[in-house]
Amino acid sequence: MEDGTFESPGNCGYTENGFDVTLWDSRADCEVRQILDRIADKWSLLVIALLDQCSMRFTELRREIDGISQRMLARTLRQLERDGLVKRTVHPVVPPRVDYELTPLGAGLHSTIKALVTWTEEHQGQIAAARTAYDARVAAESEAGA
Amino acid sequence: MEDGTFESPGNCGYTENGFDVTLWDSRADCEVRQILDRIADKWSLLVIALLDQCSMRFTELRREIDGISQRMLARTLRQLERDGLVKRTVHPVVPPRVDYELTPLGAGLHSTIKALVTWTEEHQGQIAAARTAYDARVAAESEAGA
DNA sequence: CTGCATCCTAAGTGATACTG
DNA sequence: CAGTATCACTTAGGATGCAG
Repeated sequence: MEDGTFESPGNCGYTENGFDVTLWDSRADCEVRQILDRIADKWSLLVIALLDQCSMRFTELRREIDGISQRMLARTLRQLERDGLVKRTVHPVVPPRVDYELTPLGAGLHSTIKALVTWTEEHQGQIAAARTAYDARVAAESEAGA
Repeated sequence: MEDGTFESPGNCGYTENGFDVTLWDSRADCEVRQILDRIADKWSLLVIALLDQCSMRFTELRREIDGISQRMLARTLRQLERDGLVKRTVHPVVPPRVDYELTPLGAGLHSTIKALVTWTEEHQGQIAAARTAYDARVAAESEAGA
């Protein structure tokens, strides 16, 4: 296959009457893409991963998610609430108390995200090794080139 | 539970000798967090989702992923290659031809990400509805407040 | 405690031009 | 074709102060 015959490479999608057919809607303005951008967000991911069949207060979440600012946590929770993934409960007491918990919809997403986190935990060693190998290879090549 | 007794809310983690124990390492400098940020990246997600048991050329990927710039695609592929998720093959022909495909490691991640994409596709209606409801509620509240 | 508004910096991103 | 380099711009994100 390395001989120069590159007629039709293994393509994920396929071409039909000169029109590309893909396995999924990849348009930038596609709804799925937008939602994906939202839930694949750095902070959203962590919040959903943390909110597993339990409710947490604003400050608790902030303490658990090291490095998140008040601003980003508030904004992230707003977005998740708007998307119907997180339920926000305000208790009329002083000082104010607000609990956050996953909605049924959010719980469904949780298991998927949890799988992503688990995968990462299980393979972080391989990724770290790959990075080291890559960096070494690049260094060796620039060495040879110089 | 709405009566003001908020001794110990449903907490995801738990406290042991005054030391918080969480279900996962949430430190900002944690390896898993960094990897998660990388693979949960907007473009990385799409590239991995697209590269399913098939190889694609640079331009093919660019065409499939609507809205991605040459710069971002190149950078994303670099990162994925460095992380050992994507294999880059350069064919010594003119004009140059470079194929990208998932490594076994990347293939494992693919199934997880695919689940995320599938979930999004299946629930985009509910999310859209939640957003509409939320916006309507907010509008009504600001109406009442005014 | 919760969370919004403001300001400001750093990082991400796109457009363009250029190289192997 | 497959990139890299540069520049200009937009956005994300942190710090701070204040309100409910």
